[in-house]
Formats: sequence, structure tokens, C-alpha cells
Amino acid sequence: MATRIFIVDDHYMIIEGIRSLLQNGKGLEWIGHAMSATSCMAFLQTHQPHIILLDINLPDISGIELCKEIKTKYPKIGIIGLSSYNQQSYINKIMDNGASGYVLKNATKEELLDAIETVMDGEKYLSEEAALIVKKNVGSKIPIITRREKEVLSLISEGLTNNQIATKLFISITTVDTHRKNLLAKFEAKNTATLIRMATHLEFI
Amino acid sequence: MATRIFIVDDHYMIIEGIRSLLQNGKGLEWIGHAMSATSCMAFLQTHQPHIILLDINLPDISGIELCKEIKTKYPKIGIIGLSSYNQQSYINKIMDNGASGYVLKNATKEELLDAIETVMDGEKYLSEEAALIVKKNVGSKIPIITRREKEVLSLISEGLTNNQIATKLFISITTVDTHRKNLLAKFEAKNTATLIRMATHLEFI
DNA sequence: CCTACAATCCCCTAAAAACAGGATTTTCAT
DNA sequence: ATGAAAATCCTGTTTTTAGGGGATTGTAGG
Repeated sequence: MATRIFIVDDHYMIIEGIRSLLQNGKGLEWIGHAMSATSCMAFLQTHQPHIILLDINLPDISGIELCKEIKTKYPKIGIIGLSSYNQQSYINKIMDNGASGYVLKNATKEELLDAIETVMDGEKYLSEEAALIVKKNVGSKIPIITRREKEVLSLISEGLTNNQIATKLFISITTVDTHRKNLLAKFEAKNTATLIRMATHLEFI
Repeated sequence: MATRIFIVDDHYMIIEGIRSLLQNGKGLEWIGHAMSATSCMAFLQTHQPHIILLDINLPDISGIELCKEIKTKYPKIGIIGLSSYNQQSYINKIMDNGASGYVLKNATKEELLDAIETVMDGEKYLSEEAALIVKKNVGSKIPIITRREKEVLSLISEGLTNNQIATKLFISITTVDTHRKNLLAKFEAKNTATLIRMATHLEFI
């Protein structure tokens, strides 16, 4: 039986690229693509791929969330994370959320086929570069922030004061202040300026 | 004569994707690809494409720099910028550096062919989304800051207080404060958080 | 010469953020 | 159900920023 492949990515060129790369792969069946999380979930109600190639940067919800959702509903599907950049933080996150592999978008055809094969065998796969990055960043921790903290962080970056954030989120100023304190602690940032800089570089914003 | 297309992108999948998208395009000749700025310049010494599809995010130097370089040496080549994201600042920058078009990586086959055709006709092309962004950001100028201001800006982003910056630069706190005030004014930022966010996105830091 | 601009310095006040201690409730997975 | 983690709220003090004035040097260009 052919391995059924489904791909979720919002970039047309990537979809085309992967389709083209997989065209000659033996034992692979391309069963379609989705360009958003919602259309992906809709597709899965009627189709059962073996492997989903899942872009981490999606327009509606993050690929990481989607990965979790897919894994909860369809635990048998193997998920391989895809990303354009060496987003250190994301590699860990998506693997923690049930993905079985991670491949960068500059991967070669061989790497991609290798990843699919490895995951089909029930093992985990990290592309060479991804593995390097994980190795390189051992110790340089990526903070794990909560939904609410992320929300506050993003509002801070938009220039809102604690007061305005409090009003917007219907919470007390002191709560916002606490979230802010926790953010500073988690990022080990001295002040807002560093916080925003780090968050931007780690692509939290 | 067929339009000779050359592509510069460090992502294998994108290269494959575009190759696949252009395969059926009439009058197009795919003459190769480069995955870095240096190999691109090397290729151009022996080949003359009509159109270069140029990714903005390259590993060695930025696509914007490369664009300038290509245009200086080979002014006849039409360059179409490619980018994954709606990087507002980049659209202006690459167009200012001689590019004739800008297409997002989630463009359809039609958009891409349209872009190539338009540029071959000697006109400029902006993809729908890109045009929207530019339109949305009319008036949102890129601030011009002085050497000293840039210095202060970068120290702010590193988390130094005005006091520490003053000590470091051997100037008074009030001077630092003035620079800060001017930075906020130039970026039209409400506070430090927005300032740093904008500066990061506009690549001042 | 004169102007523009950068870079420097000063004073002031209100608002905001940083920092340090807490405490309570809700949510969620084992 | 129980414990951990998240999210909420509180009371303080100290430091920093935001934002408003205004002023002095030096330098480069028209």
C-alpha cells in the first residue's frame, strides 16, 4: 500500500515544490493539500493520510497548535514539521506536541524522502540542520510562555501600557504587571527593551 | 526567443516549486538556480538571464544588497523580489534598489507568470498582496536617524538604562534622554516597546 | 556669512515600569 | 481528588520614562 501524503502550507510555491519533489518517490501517494488549519481539519474528516507535512507558520492558527489538535483526534497520523527558518524554539515545541519529524524547507529531496520513510517506520526524524540547531542551542533555553503571557507580550510590543492592556483584556493592572514580571523573568530580560528585542528575535512576535 | 529565467533562493522546495510552476509556461526557459549570492554572481559571469527571481532572505548577503549589485553590473536584467512574508520595509527597499517587481511566495502560478510578463514588457509589477501592503503603508516612512541616535538605539535595545548609556558614551543623562526623545519622535513610537519593535522590524538593530 | 543640523546640556512633572513581597482561584492532567 | 501550573489580584517602594519646556556648541554647505 502506498504511503498517503498530505501537506499543509500556505505557500503555493512550497506545495508545488514538495509535490514535484515527491512525484518520483516510490510508494508515495499525494492525496492533496490544505492552505489553512481549518481546511486541513475539514479534509481529515473524510481522508486518512499516513503522513502530514505541516508548515509551522500558518495564517489562522500556529502549526504547533494544529499539530496538537491533529494528534489528539488522529493519533496514528505521522506529522513532519516544516519550517523556512532555523526557528530554534519551534523545533522543540512541535516535537513536544506530537510531531515525529522536522525538516527545513531547504531540505533536499533525499532528506525529505528519508524523513517520510523514517517516520513511517515509527521513528523520529530531525533533518541535519535541525539536529545541529538543537545541539547548538542546548543550554540557551527558549522560554516557554503561556497563552496569556503571549497575549500580554504582543500587546506590550504594540505600545500599550499596563493600564491599556488591563482595560483591553478585562483584567486588573496588577495582573498585567505580574504577567509582565513573569515575562521578564522567563526571558531573563532586564527591561522591556530587551524583552521585546529577544521576543522578536525568537519570533514570539 | 524564450525568456530566460534564473532563480536565487536558498530553499530547495521553493526552487522546485517555481520550476514546476513555470514548466508549462510558454516562452519561458529555465536556465538554472543559485542558492547563495556568491554562486549567483558566479553564474552571471557566463550566463545572461532576462529575469532573475530573487529571494530577499539569503544566507550570505541580503537579497537587497545582491539586487543592487546585479543591477550595477547587469542593468538589463529584470529582477523580481520574492519573499515569504509581507515584509513591508523590504518591498520598498528592494524596489528602491532596482528591482522591477515583487511577488510573495504564496503567489499563484498566474500571478508569477503575470509578473514575469509585466517585467519583460519593461513595467513594474507588485503582487496583489504586496500592493495592498504598500498602499496601507503610504506615509509610514522609514525614519532617518543619525549615527549617535543609532548608537543609543542599539544600547537601549541591549537593556541599558539612560544612566548606563550616558556612562558608556561619556555623555550626560539628559543628552541620552534627548536622543531617546528624538528616536521616539522619528519612529512615531509611543514608548520604548514600540520603538524597539519597529526598529527591529525595520532592521535598524 | 548664515543657516541647518547634529550633538550636547539643563529643568521640570506626571505617569509608568521595575522590583519585592505576598495570596487566591481556576484549570487541567495524572 | 489532588497537586501543579496558570491566571488572577493585592500592597508597597524605587527607578525610569514620557513629554513639555529651552539653550549652547561645532560643523558642513549654500
